Amino acid sequence: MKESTESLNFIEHIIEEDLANGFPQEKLRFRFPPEPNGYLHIGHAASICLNFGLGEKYEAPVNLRFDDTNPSKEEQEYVDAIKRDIAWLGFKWANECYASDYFQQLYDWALQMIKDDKAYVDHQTSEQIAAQKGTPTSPGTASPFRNRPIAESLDLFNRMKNGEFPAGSYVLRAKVDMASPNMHMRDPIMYRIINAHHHRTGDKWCIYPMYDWAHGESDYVEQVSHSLCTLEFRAHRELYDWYLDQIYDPSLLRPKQREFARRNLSYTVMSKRKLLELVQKNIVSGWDDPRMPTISGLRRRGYTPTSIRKFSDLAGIAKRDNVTDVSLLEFCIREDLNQTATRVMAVLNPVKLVITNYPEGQTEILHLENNPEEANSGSHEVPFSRELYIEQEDFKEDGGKNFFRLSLGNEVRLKSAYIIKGESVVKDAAGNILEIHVTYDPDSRSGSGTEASERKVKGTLHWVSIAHAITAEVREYDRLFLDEAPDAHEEKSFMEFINPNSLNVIKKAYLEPFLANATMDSKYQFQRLGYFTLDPDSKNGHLVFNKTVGLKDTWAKQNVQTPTQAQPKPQAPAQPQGQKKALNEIQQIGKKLTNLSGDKLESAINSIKVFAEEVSYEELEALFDTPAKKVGTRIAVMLALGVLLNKGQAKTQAALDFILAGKADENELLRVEAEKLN
RNA sequence: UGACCGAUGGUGUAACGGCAGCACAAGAGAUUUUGGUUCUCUUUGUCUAGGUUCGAAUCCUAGUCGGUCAACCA
Repeated sequence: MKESTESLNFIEHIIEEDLANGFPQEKLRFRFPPEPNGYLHIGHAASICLNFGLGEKYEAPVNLRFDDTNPSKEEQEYVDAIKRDIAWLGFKWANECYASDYFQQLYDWALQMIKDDKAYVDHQTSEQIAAQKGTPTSPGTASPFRNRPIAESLDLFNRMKNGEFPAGSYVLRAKVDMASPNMHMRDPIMYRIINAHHHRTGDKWCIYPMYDWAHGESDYVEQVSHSLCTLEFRAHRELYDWYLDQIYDPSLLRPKQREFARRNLSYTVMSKRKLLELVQKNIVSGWDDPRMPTISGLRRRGYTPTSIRKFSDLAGIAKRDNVTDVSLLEFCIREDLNQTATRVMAVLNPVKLVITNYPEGQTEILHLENNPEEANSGSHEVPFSRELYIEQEDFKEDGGKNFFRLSLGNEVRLKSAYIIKGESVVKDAAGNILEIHVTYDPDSRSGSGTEASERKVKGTLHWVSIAHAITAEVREYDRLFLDEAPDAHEEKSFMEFINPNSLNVIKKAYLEPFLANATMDSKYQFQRLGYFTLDPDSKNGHLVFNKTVGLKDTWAKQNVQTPTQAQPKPQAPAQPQGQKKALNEIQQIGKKLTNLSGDKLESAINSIKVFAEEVSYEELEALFDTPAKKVGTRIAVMLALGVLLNKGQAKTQAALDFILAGKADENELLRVEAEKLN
């Protein structure tokens, strides 16, 4: 049990309220109900962590129930993968259940419903049924078979079950309300005929229940107290309850459905259909490609169960649409791996370094701390010699004052080894650097305790001894999509946003020999580079490492704008939408203004100016007394005022006062914009 | 032009009528044999307009915006 001081999500509030109203805690029961037609992804993890987390919190059983009511889409392979992923996340289900376990019970209940005149067999095409359904704004019309005699429906239903009819010819429909404003209540289909082999029931059945008919009743059979699903099922709730009404025994627990928002992640897609498309079009190598947001992909990438559970915990559960920033996920894995990963050295883009005053042929064994975050993690041996590889990035002939790495005439520390000084470079005819020549301070060996070893130098580099290094293939990954929400564009397919450079393979990286014994489940930090883990593609003698995530890199951030990241996005559509009032847009953009810089700021300012074209002076004047605290809004109003003045609007006293106040404001941008209006 | 659901910093999420908080992200500094970690500090928010109230993010009304709903999918 967690402490009560912790904040609760709305589901937990509901449970607490039920408990407070006398619902016995021992009757609490949850379930995670995947359809075995695809792999689990990070969005499912939210639901898994919610349901199983509730189980842990309230010491209640959680069933794993496969919603296997459609044999034409579902496969055993997916059942196995789903079980593996949930177990890997560290959750234990109370029972492994299948909706198909309840086919007989469901059939018996359906029979009862026909006898109660609550269901009938329809004999029309799906097009006819769809046409009669009406639209959300107009009621439906009854099927000509709606009042078929009970005995006839009973007979037909029996013959449907016996396989006397072809697929699609007959359906069993609930008799609810064709005029209901809720489309799901307009005589929903309960059973359809499907002639496909079911992964568990084989060929025993040729009629299969629909989701709505199977799901609530399965919850009821399992006595699930709180049936949690995603928001798009909100409209199904009425039907969920209606079906329960038909078969409910008041001495038993009655399940209740609640809906929460599905979890979206930035720079990826989360629907099984789209993920499948990536697999089928060979954009990725499979469901477990390390760039995929699937649980299996994340596992292969090097994510840990701890990190994914932490992510679900931090991201939380609520009812509004969301796109969680992928940086939160990255934070979670860094936090975990920082505590646990073994520190090693590897050079991905090598350049040769020669220590000219180090004896030729000499080798020293030095010691590298396994994990500075863990006191008792010990150390491992790393060989040192006269000729080393360092990263190309770590050397510049003339680095400048902010470059803490190796340059000519400057000193740096070789991690866990000696302090060296850049002396000269050897280049080829084209000017490419072939070798960097340095001298070392023999008294400066790490851990030797000498005065020289304690000297402070600006930078520390990782390195490997050329003679001792082993080689490996290293795969670096970037986000799969260039857009923050690739599937949120109505006019464009998510496929148009695929990042062509999401995979970078380094065929030959040099690693310290310690890594020859790397195992599949160990996690490593290649020092100064990031976290890495072995890929299952590794074979004897050919190591393949996946980069899980880089270290935070404040150096890179100051320097380069990495092309795939931080795509400046306009803060508002270029053309005013017309729907929302231009003034509202200006206020909205203004609020965020002080938080922006560079391209984003410029784009926001331009948007404000565009919207300002449609604003009247009277509207704008009302915003002159915006509180000084809301400086962003004031800047936006100032910008808009500028546009109006340009169009010939006279400077009223109110405008003059507003400009004057702006010129005296603490905020620089506001002052600048106010000055411009003089 | 319907019904239902939703709207709190850049992002995610708390605050059940009583000090708008936490995390990520961003920025500044300190420490550092990883430009990592750690530590300190900072910026940024209740969709709009009314109403109820001593007091509203919270309750009410209206509006705006977003989402969902018309598979023999789940």
